[in-house]
Amino acid sequence: MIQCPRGTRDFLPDDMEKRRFYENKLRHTAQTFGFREIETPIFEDAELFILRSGPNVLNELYAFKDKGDRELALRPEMTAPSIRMFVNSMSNDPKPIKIFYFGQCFRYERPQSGRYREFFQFGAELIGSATPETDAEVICLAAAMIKNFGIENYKVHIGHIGVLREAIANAGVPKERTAEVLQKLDKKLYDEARPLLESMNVASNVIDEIFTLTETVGGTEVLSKVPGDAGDYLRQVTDCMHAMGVDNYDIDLGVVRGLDYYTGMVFEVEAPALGAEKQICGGGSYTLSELFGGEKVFSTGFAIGFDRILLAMEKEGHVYEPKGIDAYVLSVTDDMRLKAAEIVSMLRREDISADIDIMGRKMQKAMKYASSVRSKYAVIVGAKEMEEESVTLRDMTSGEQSVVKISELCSKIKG
RNA sequence: GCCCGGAUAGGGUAGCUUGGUUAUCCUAGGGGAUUGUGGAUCCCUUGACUCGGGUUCAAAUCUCGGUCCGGGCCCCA
Repeated sequence: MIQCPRGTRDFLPDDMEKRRFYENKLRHTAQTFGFREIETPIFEDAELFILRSGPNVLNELYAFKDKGDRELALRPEMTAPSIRMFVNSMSNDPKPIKIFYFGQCFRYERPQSGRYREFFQFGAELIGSATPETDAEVICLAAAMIKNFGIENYKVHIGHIGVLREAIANAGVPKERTAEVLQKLDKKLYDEARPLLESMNVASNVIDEIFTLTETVGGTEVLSKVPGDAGDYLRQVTDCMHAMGVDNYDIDLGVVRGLDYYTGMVFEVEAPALGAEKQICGGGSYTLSELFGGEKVFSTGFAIGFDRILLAMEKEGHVYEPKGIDAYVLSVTDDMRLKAAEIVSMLRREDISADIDIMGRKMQKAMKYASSVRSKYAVIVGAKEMEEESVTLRDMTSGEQSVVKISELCSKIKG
């Protein structure tokens, strides 16, 4: 037996039905916010992902050479491809540009619950606008998606990486070492951050100020403690979010979101029930387009871990009930089989999902099968009813049944 | 990449400590019975010790390694 490669999964029909249902829910939510779906290649020029990345990123990249010696990589995320697409084909489109995507990504990591090597991300990017309303719109979309999934237990944390970057720069930390410092601060490893900063000749009181900054956590009242314009900016973001009915978040300047390309507002959503891999969503504002040969354009985006958000729902007890088919057509006797075939075909032409026995089973076994495929109705084709161009229609849930003219069968089933 | 735990029919499990007949039970799949009606019952049947090496007269059981899953760390673009 050959099993799935490590960190990948098969999705069975019941899984897929559930996943499609929730994918479409996300799509629908994005569309109600005026975002439009895109799709990019599942592999890209490896350079696209290497351009702005550190060594850790490379370690986890599925990179390979194709037969034409091209350096390619399976996409580890979809923000870079989206911005590449924007630079290549959408840079002259009316701003702002609102796009979303759903698809699998690949990272060579150690799998555990909620973490796979092939995983699915849903994301949105709002390109070409840098206002507080832009950030609010994006956060509200993320919040709406999570809310529409019925998840109760989650936390939105909003931060501003520009504040920290500025404080660190003012403290005299060289630009190329900012990431190193930010990483320690993200983990709140002050014991390690302090000697690191001291080694860069940062004064002790300045270090304390930086630590205080990352410890700035709470409701909108803490915004008064945010230095520079960022406090005002975030207040405008939260005011706008309030107007849009989103209030369940906190301000947390310790949100750093890794070492990446974010420049201003950053946010993340956690579902504590998930354990180690509890982050279900992350995003912020950034500029990337200039790296891919375009003009510098401000964007805000986020990505939701689809597998994790499904897991979070399961942990909260949400169960998806598979839908089943509309009708199963049974012939009472073998001489009715062709008539039954005609009828199932008629139903299908009318866009009714209908099935019929093809294994030569007797009526009773066929009825059992109809039940197992969760058919709403059984259409019983027998000689008696056929004399009046009719069939028996059985409601599989209630068990009630009635004789129905074939000409009225479709409309009866459609209800 | 590091530490730890696990893997027995399609799904869920007993057996493993203390090696020993045909590997337990539930469920599921196929067929049959009740002969124009499913989710009930009965009968027949299909189907598993994760893979490879070692110890032994004998391995599901002890042992080593691989694979995969899970808990934590690293990382999380």
